[in-house]
Amino acid sequence: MPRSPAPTSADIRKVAQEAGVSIATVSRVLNNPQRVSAATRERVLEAAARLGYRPNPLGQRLRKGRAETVGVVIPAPQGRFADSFFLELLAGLGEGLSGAGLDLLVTTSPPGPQELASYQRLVEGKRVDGLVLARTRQRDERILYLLEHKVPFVVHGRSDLIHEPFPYLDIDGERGFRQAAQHLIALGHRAVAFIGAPHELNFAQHRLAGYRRALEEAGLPLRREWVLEGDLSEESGYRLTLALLDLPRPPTAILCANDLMALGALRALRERGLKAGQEVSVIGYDDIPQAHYTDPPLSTLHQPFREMGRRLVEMLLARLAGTPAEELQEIWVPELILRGSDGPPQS
Amino acid sequence: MPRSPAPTSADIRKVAQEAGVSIATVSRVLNNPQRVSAATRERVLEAAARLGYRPNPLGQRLRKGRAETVGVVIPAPQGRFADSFFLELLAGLGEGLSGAGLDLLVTTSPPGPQELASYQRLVEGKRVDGLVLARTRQRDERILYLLEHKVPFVVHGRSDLIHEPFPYLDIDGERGFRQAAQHLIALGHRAVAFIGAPHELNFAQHRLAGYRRALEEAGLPLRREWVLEGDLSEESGYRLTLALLDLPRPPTAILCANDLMALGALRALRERGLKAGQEVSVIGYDDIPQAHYTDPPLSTLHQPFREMGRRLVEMLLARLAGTPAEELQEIWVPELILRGSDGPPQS
DNA sequence: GCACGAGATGTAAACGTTTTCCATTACCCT
DNA sequence: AGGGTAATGGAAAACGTTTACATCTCGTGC
Repeated sequence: MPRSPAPTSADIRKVAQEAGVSIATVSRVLNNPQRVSAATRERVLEAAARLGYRPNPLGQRLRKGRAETVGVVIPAPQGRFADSFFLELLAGLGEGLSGAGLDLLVTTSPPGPQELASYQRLVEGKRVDGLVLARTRQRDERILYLLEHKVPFVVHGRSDLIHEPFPYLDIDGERGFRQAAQHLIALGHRAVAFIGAPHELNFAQHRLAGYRRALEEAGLPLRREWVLEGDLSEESGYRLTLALLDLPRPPTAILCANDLMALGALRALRERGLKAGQEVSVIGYDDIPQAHYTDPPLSTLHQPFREMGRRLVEMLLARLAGTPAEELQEIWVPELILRGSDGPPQS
Repeated sequence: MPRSPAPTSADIRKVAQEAGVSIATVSRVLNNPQRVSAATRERVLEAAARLGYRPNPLGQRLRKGRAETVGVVIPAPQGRFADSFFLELLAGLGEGLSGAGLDLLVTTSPPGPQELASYQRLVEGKRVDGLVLARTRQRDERILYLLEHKVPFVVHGRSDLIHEPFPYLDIDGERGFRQAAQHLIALGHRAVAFIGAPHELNFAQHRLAGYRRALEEAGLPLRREWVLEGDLSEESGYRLTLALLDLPRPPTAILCANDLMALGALRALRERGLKAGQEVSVIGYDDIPQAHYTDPPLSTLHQPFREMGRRLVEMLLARLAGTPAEELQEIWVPELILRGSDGPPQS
C-alpha cells in the first residue's frame, strides 16, 4: 500500500536522505541553484517535490536573523472607523510583499503617544525587518524614533520638519490644490473657501499652501473666515460647511482636504437647498469610490493608493538592500478629476 | 566614559553571564519563575533589565515550533475599496492579540479562487498558528480547507452548508431583520421591500429569512418584485432603490442588508424628492459611523465589530489551547437602533 | 550517621535552516 | 608528469531559544 505523502512533516533532512545528498546541498539547490550540478539539482528537486517539502520559515528566519516581515501600524481612532484608504494601501502593500515572499504584520493603535509603543514592540522586539508609515505629521515622532534606531522604513507622505533624509512617496498636495483652486478661479469664483485637515498632519500644510498660492497668484485676498480646519470626517465637513454658509459673505466654492469632508459638504448644501456644482462648487481630495456616486458626482484629486502601496514595497525592498534614503524619495503628481460638483459661480 | 547599554545586542547568554547563572536559569526566570529561587530570580531580572534584554522571538518560535502569529485574509475587491468594517474587526483583533503577545499577519486578496492560495501560503508555509475568517459564504471552501488541514481557526459568521462543527461568532441576522421588519409592520407598513446581499454570502440568507418570517407572521404576502439582491455597495443600494420606486406598486419601506446600501437608498429617495422616514422608511444593517450623519439619521442594526474582534481572539486562543469547536460557538443578538429613517407610512 | 527526596541549578540536545570551511575530483596548461 | 584552478559536495558551526535530564546541595526522618 503506497504511503501518501505526509506533506507537513518533511524537513530538509528527509529531503537530503531521499535524494542521497547532504542537507547543505538541498539548501543550496533552493537558495543558490547554480552552485550545484544540474544532475543533483534535478534529483533534489524531485525528492523535494515528492515529499512536498517546504522550508520552514521559522528555521530560515532564525538562521538569517531576519523576520522576513514588514510592519504597519494603522491609526484606528476610538469612536469612529479608520479611513478605508488604509485598507487600500494595505492591499497594495500585500500585493507587493507576497511577491517578495515577505509577510505583512499589522497592528492597530489609537493615534497618539500609545502609537509609539506599538512601534517599539515591533522594532525592539525584532518582529519586523522594516516598516511602512502613513498619515505623517509635520514633525513625526515615529520617523524620529525609527531614524534613531536605524530601522529601515518607508513613508507614505512627508514630514517637513524633519531634515534628516528618509525614503518617502508622496503626492504633491500643494500642486493638486493649487490646480484645483486655479480651476475654480478660472471658472469665475472669487470666494473660495478651504476646509483643511488637522494642522499637525503634514499634508494639511501642503494642501493649504496650494490653496493660498493660487489665491495669491490670482490677486485674491485670503480671508481668514474662509479657511477652516476639519478632522477629515464626513460629519466635520458637514458642520464646517454649514458654518461657511452662515457667514455674512458665504463662499461660492469650497475646497475640502479629503473626500469624506467633501461628502459632508455636499450634504450641508443639499440641506440648505443649494445645488452643488451650480450655486456652490465643491472639490475634494482622494477619489474614494463613493465620489462617483454622489449627486452631483464629486470632483476631486485622485490618489492611487493601491499603486502607491505597491511602489512603497519596492522602495522598502531597495532600502533593505542598502539603497540610500536620498535616492528613495518620490513625489507623484495628482490628477484633478472633474465630475460635476464644480462649476461656474451663478450670475 | 560609561558605555551606554547596547540594547539590541543582548542575548540570553549575555544575561546569564552577567547574572552568573546558566542560560537555562535565565530562560526559567522568564517562563517559569516559580521554578527558581527568589534570590537568583532577582539577580537575573536585574541583569536582564541592565542589559535591556528581550528574548528574540525568532529563537523562541523555532524552538517552540509555533509562529506566534495569527493570520487574516481580507477580501479586497479590485475596482472598489474593501469594506471598512474589516479595519474595525482588525482593530479588535489587534487589541486582543497584542495582549496575548501574538502577531497579526494580514494578507489581502481579491475574493474568489485565488483567495484559497493565500490561505495555503499561510497554512502550508507554517506562517501562522491560527486564522480568523470573515465574510463567510454558505458553503465556504476556506472553512472546508482549514478543517481538512486541521488548522485552528475561528470564524466571523457561519457557513450553514457545512455540518462539521467549527468555532464561530455571529450576529443573529434573522432575528435582527425579523425585528426590523416587525417594527415596520407595526408602524403600519404593508409594502416592505428587501435589498439583500449576494446570495452566496451566508448572512444574506439569514437576513432574508428574518424578513420573510416577519411578513409571514403578519400574514403579509411575499412579493417577488420587492426582494432584490445588491452587492453591498452604496451604488447598488441606490440603483435598486430606484428600481423599487419605479414599480407599479412601490414599497413604503425598504430593508437593506447593510448600511452602505441603505445610504444608497437614501440618496435615491432624495433624488426622487421623497422624504426618508416619512414617505419611505429605510433600515440598514451594521451601524457604520456614517449612519449618525445621514439625513435623516439612519435606523439600523448595530454590529459591535471591534468587540467581536476581541472576542474572536479569545475564542481562537481557547481553540489553540484545545477547547473543542462545539464549545466555541456564539450568536450575539443585534440591537435595533432607531434614528429617524423609519416612520409610519403616510396616509 | 546515612539514605532519601525535594529543590535549585547546570549541561546539552533539540528546533530547521544557511553558510563557512574543507575535501575531493576533474580539468587544463605547461 | 605535475601543479594550479574550478566545480562540486559534505561536515559542522552557527542563529537564540526551551526543556529533558543530570547533578548538586540540603534538610529530614529513621
